[in-house]
Amino acid sequence: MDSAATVRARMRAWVAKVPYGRVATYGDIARLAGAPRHARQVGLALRESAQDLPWHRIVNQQGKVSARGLDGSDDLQRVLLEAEGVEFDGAGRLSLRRHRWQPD
DNA sequence: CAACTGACCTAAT
DNA sequence: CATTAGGCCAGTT
Repeated sequence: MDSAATVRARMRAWVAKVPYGRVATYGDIARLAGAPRHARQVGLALRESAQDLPWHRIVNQQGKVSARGLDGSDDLQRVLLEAEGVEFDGAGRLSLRRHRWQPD
């Protein structure tokens, strides 16, 4: 079967595969997990259990950190990426062209 | 059970 | 490259 929970599990598995210093988009993860139209579920999957995952390497299609609201975890995400050598421009965006990861 | 929500995406302009 | 409008779909209300 292919329950929503199962899909989320596959998403997390792909997130775990993203290497140091590289990033992937929500849409990429959804597609890799076999659910092309479930980009939003990726965010949900991470919100549920991001503890043991490099969740900070997931950004939206604009190359920006998706705004969360008030918990400040979005600021943390940027810090973590910069610590891995990812550079942001004045608009808070990174170059997907340079850092986007895709499996072999 | 209908309506709303949201860590999104694409295509058109 | 920036903005807008429409679509998507699992959760939550």
